[in-house]
Amino acid sequence: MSGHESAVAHLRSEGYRMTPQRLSVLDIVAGRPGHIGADEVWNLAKEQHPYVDLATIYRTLQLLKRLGVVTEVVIGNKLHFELANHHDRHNHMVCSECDSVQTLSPAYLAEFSQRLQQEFGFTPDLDNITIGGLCSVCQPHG
Amino acid sequence: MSGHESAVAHLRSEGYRMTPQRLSVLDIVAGRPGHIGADEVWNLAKEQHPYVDLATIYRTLQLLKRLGVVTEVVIGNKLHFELANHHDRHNHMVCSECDSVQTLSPAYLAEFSQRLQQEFGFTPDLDNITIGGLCSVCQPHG
DNA sequence: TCCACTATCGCAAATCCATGCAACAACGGT
DNA sequence: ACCGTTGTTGCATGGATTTGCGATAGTGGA
Repeated sequence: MSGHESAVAHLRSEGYRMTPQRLSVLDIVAGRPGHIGADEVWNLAKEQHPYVDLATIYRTLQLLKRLGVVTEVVIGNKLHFELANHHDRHNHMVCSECDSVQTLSPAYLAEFSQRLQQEFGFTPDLDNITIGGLCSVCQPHG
Repeated sequence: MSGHESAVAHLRSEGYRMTPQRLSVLDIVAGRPGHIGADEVWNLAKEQHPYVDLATIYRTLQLLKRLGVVTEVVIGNKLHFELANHHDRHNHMVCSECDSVQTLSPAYLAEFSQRLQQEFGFTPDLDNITIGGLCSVCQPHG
């Protein structure tokens, strides 16, 4: 019951309809402090609506991502999502070795992003960028 | 017949074995100026070794990626690969709308990368980072 | 050159995500 | 409150990539 209203209004204003399935997904992602896997969203959604299909979960998450309501985090080979909190934007650094996740201020990407925009007219999808690599614990020969 | 020798030596020195399948994949990726899809690598590999399995192609490409022999480019929902040319390193910007690809000098990412390393001890996998977003042609309301 | 060790392969099955389609249901208009 | 339009859903299917496992085949050493 927090950022939902604006999200619902956003959906409606774009011609999208508000369905119980979508509300459910929204509630679940919003009720989770951090990121949550698509499969986990599904499991929780089924508690409310036993017949929801996983395809609907994926479609809804992609929709919410396009609208900027949620952001996507690639962890290992799975997609995770979290509510886009405009007062606490952040990116993620995911270790390809241990799948640990750290958050990162978008300030680190700001200059980079601006240059791509100015020099190439390319608008990077900053919000959904996940940085892969090795965390401090998993550095080589350690 | 160019960067193969060093790649083969690299494989051997790490305890990996050189198999005809791996050589074939290496030849195919090296023989292609730009990036090439995993399925296309498979099709070409089958001309040499009709029985090679797609799983082997994937496993080999992931291995070569880990060793830094090839770099991965995510285009749409498919993985592409290209020979890592250490004299012409570059990243890719992929338009999520039209799947067009532009190359990008890693100089644009250098400072960003250094800060992650210094401030978080996180070593980003620069070589395989693909930047998603909208290209100049696909900008909104245009 | 032959062996033994074990990395790698082919095959099949599984996983994750996307898509086509007919039935269904939101919601603005009446 | 009812209707019709059209966005959405559930179901089934498909595509891309990964993984488990027994059989196969590189490689270094005898």
